[in-house]
Amino acid sequence: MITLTERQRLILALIIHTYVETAQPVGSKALIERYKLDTSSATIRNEMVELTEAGYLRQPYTSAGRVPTEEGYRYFVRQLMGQTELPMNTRRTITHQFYQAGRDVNRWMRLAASVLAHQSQGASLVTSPRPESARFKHLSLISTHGRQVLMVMVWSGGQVRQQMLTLAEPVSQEQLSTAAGHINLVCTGMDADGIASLSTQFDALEQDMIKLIREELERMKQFVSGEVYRDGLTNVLAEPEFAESESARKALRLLEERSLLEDLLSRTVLTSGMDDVQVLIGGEGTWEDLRDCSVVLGRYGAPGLVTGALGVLGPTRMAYGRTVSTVRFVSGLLSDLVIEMLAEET
Amino acid sequence: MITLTERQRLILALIIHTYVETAQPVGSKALIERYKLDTSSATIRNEMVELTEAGYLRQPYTSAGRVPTEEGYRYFVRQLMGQTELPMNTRRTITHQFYQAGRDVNRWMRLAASVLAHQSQGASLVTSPRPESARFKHLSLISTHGRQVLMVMVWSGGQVRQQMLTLAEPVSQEQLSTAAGHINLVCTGMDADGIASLSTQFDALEQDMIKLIREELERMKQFVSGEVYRDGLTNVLAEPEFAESESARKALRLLEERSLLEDLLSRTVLTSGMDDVQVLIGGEGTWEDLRDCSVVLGRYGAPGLVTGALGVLGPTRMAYGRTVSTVRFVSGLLSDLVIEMLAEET
DNA sequence: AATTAGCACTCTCATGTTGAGAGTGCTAAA
DNA sequence: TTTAGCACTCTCAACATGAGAGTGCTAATT
Repeated sequence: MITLTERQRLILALIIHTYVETAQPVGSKALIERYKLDTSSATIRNEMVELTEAGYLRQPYTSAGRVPTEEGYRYFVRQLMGQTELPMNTRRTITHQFYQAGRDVNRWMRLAASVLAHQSQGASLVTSPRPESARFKHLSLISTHGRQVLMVMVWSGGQVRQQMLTLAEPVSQEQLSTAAGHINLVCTGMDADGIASLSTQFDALEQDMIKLIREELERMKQFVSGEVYRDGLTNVLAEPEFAESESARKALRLLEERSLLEDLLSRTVLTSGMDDVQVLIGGEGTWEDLRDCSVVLGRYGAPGLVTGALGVLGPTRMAYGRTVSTVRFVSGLLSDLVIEMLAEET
Repeated sequence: MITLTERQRLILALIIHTYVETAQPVGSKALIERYKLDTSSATIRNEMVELTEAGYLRQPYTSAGRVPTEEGYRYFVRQLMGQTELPMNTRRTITHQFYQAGRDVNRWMRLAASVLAHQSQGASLVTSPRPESARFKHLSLISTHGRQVLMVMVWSGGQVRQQMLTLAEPVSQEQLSTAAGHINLVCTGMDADGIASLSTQFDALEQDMIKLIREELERMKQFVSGEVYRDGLTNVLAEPEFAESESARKALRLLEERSLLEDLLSRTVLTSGMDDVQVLIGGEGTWEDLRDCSVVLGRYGAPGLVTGALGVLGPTRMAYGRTVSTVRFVSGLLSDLVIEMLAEET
């Protein structure tokens, strides 16, 4: 990689800053005008030539202004952007909203999606917290009618999963309660391995239940197991790069189709730590449909226990600083909430 | 309203049929060409003049072909369209998918949204079934840590609601189970009025629980209480009328924003019966943002017990026959499933 | 009275032309 | 190394033009 002079770095940063705002190619004159630079436009032009040769800028056509390339944005995000934080009062307001939502995970998710979309002016997505190594917590068996039984399982991450099942023969509520009590007594606090290693100290009914618990556990292991919360889809339609519907469709389909989403998340977020926010610019060669899009992804939760993912999708021409800090902040906030909740439940 | 001759009705229907397919103004010559009519173009033109004067057609500009007006579509939907049904094998395939989903209401909803979007080529939305007069079914109280208690309520419609709460002082799991058992014994099968009329045969803890149950009941009364499932948002972006982003944004915002959605549903679906599908064309004067959109709405469930709403949003230029029959079919299917589920639970 | 042929007319849309404007690259001077 | 100056390039908006599709009207025909 070519090393840039300090002035070249400044110019690159200013061009990106301007282009993000205006969505117009940035010319040398416009730049000195805008930032009151005390160099001449010719000097800027010379530097621009070098930045273009380095691959960080390009010209949409001969003798137009310059536009950042994907490489240019990457350089900016890695080297130039620095760590910014959301303003204090914004942070306070958001925190307040979350704590007002009480312990309602559903509301947390909706709120997180809404905050991300709002702050970043992009489309947001948040997956509900998924247990990484779920421990069993409680089982309720509720007879509903004849052989129909409602099974309610509670897991250490606070997940409640219910399932309706039909038994081979009718069983009374008392029998069910006894069975549930027995299972609770033995299994509470166990993880997948523990439950798998249980031997035959159960009767037929209880065995069946344990099998179902194990199956549920498997199901929870899948990544996008829970719901995906979205918001701000209309924000991306407002951006000029999505003015014609074709590109807009490609971007939105990624958010709508579960399979694409799962692919994206599993290839990126799963391999990252909790605190670093990943920035994918222009599909990174892997996602053809994301040609003009960037995605900022983060992870939240308690590592090894329950985690979820969250992110923002926007045009490549995105205010990365603001978006990254928003994602980082919300992810931290959700982590705190989740950890707090786990602590209470131990 | 002006009564139309049989031939005028035919011509109107053909024009709408053609326009829905091509999205281009329909001319007199193109019409006889397309349908091998054995009248001359001049005759068609004369009829077109009358249809235009009646307000069912309009010309985008002088001496262009004709385009249906909103009134034209309304006339078509009310008088010309007739009742169509989805082809038998399509119906079978869909039904099969639903029964394969077992009793998983969540999957029903996703599937319904997917089928609606796919069949109608529009954006679909489905609200989860909401109890109209919920009866209480079962309560589980699960001590988690210290004064933290997880409260799981099961309602007659199959809804399971959980809530975390903090008691004033620690209570053991046995005490909680006793309290829950007592409440279950007395309250099972009761509706809101029944629970409200209970007198003081409970201790303090139980009183608190009952208060929470009542509050939950209130919450469930709100219309879009559950989740809203969406699908096919990108379908509407594919339509030429949403080629420029401004109109697309307006349409999608309606689907994204809960408040708008709630407004729409409460003003229309709530006031309709279970089997009739409502067609709103061009916002009907009430919804400014729906200028070029139509919405086909239906209701499903067991009247008086649990109901939900479902619908499709698309451009005014929509294949109403297909969409209406899809909505009707899916709504009937969901009704069957919900009623079946209720019957099993009684 | 209803239908049709004929025709002049209207309006859009794709295509082509032109000129202003913004911006560049290069050269030579500071 | 920086800057002034200048010729050159390319876009974009504005305007012009002509083909094409479709209409409305009139007069003739059934």
